[in-house]
Amino acid sequence: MPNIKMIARKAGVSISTVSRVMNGSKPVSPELQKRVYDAVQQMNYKPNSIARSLILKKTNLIGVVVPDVSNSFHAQLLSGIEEITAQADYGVMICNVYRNMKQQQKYFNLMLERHVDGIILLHENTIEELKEFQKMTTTPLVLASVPLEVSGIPFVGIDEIGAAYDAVSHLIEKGHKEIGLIYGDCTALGILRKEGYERAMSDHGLSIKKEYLTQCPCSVAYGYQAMEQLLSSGSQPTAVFCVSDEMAVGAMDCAYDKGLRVPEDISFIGFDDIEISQVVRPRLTTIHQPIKEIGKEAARLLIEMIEKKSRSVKTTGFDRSSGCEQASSKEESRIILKHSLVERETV
Amino acid sequence: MPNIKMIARKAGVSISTVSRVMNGSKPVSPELQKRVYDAVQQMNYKPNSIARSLILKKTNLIGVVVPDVSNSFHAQLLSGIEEITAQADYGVMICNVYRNMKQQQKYFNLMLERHVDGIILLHENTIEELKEFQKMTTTPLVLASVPLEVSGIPFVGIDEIGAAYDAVSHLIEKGHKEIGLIYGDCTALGILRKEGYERAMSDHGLSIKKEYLTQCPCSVAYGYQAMEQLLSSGSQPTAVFCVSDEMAVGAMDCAYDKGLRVPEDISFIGFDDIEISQVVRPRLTTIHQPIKEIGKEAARLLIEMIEKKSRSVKTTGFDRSSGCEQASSKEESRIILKHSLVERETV
DNA sequence: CTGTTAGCGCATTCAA
DNA sequence: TTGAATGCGCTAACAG
Repeated sequence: MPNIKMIARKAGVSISTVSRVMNGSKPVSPELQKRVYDAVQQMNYKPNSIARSLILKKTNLIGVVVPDVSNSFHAQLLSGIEEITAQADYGVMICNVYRNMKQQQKYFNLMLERHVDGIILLHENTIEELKEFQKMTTTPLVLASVPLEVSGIPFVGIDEIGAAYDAVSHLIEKGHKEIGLIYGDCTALGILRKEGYERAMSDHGLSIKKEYLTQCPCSVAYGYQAMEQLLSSGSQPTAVFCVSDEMAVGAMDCAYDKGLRVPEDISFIGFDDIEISQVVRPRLTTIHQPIKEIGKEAARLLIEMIEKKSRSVKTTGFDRSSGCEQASSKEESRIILKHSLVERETV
Repeated sequence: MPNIKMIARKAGVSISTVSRVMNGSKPVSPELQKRVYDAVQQMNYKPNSIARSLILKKTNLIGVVVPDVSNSFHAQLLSGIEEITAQADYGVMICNVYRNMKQQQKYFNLMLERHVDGIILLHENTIEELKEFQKMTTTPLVLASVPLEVSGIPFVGIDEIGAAYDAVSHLIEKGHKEIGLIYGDCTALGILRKEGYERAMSDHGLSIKKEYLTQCPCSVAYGYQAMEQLLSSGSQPTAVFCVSDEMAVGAMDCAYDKGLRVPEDISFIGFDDIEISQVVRPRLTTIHQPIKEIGKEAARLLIEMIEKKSRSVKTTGFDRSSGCEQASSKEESRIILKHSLVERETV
């Protein structure tokens, strides 16, 4: 690969001139410009972004911490993120933590070493971890789909409680009173959605039976197990709200194996509206999240933060610092996208 | 973020000493070592990998070109890749080309600018494109799951023809003679799998009716359309081999809507064994590919190529070059993993 | 064993 | 407008 020096020599100019025409940073006479362009063309020159990063202190790379890329939900988020970052000329580095908290620290370090310009977290972190990370660095961070409240770290997602509320309300409107819940095991998401369930039940004057509440990790297999447990608890709900589509699919599978018919004998409602929910039979009624859009919005926000930051760094101490630097940061700290109910065949 | 200079000053040593203890590249007295470690600890120093990359000419980054991250098959490949690269301390940058050939060139340039150490392609390229890219650079390349024959570019995947052959043979063994095919539209994969279909048919003395062959892009929706077309062609096959699970699911959906029962009235067999195939009802019989394993193997191979290359660069012209440099490269150029038939409920 | 020095490829001051 | 010189943070000769 040719470098700037070789181009300069070939074009018969100094390296600064080459740099200037490449970046358009200062005027260069048409003549020299042409000579440089020609040399660039002939030698197929591409500026070394490593060297640029070093000097500009900007990598144009963002990191995405994801629990599991092979999970459909996260893969879609990633796809949204990638779409926006690519447009803005950022690369994305993925960090798959396999739902493993230990990896987390390792990856944060990795990203700091690599000097990513910003990070999007799709992963359930504890608030403490996030605060600690905040202390370590000024790297912009945004949470996508993980509604943790940490000041200074914006969130992009939906109204989790409201969405869960809507799901359960739908069940209630359809006449169900005995409603079970399969929810995630000590995650912020699970807890929020459970909260929505509880509010909906109590707002409609329905009581919650403890044996209708089951916890399990988010997967088809665990959903199956959870449903087994639910059914073995004696009394039988007429509907079940599952906190994710995977769980719902597993739970339906179980119901099917027990000879229950959906939705005749028992209804199900899921959450997320990932591809799977359109494909199972009967098709799963669920809460739709604009997943890809969340990814896009998160990426947009992050990039905005990055560019604002680098601008403010450059301007620090100059006359232009008119005191309005952190004006709009407040209102952007929570971007809530709209969810919706998708009625299909399981209620 | 502190840099090497600050650590050196704090520890009261030279920057080379700091560098040496960080990399263990040369012996350092225990005393200085401790002083350095303490300084590193206190200041939370992390070497700037950008600067290291610049001088070492190694980014420890690999690029993965993927048609669509949100697609389950590719997401799984990616997950396999990530697992191995993370272990070997490589980062992975994703390049989502959205099945769009134009993006391709842009991404290749991007990766060259960023000086990734190697590239894994999950994308259907033309052989010409690959050859051209080979000319442009010496960056190691490996194809995963895309069986294109280009000398110097290794491939990791399964025996596509053989797997398709097995799928169709299974149908035949079950007594089917009228077998339809839904296959991909001018992709290497589609063509290879069609080839397997044809061989299986002719080996078993079955004739292929033209109206049983339908092309469509790979997705549930297109699978549905293709099936519609197939059914409207007059005579009706008793079984259909779909070149991907998505197509199969769509096709089954269509059969269902037409009042056909699976597998009583018509059988289906898919290909890939992605998650969806275990979840549809009836569960899809299909050809299992060790998807994640393919990703892992591709990553292993790529890293091996990278390290071999950087070693050979360093050794060039030295006494150690005993002539065996490219000995084993031949036999590694095609890694074929085993596929298998997963009998479920659609045949 | 340790420190000094010279770049890696580039952007950017400072003079001209 | 242009070029020479400086340095981003680091590694690797080179000399002690």
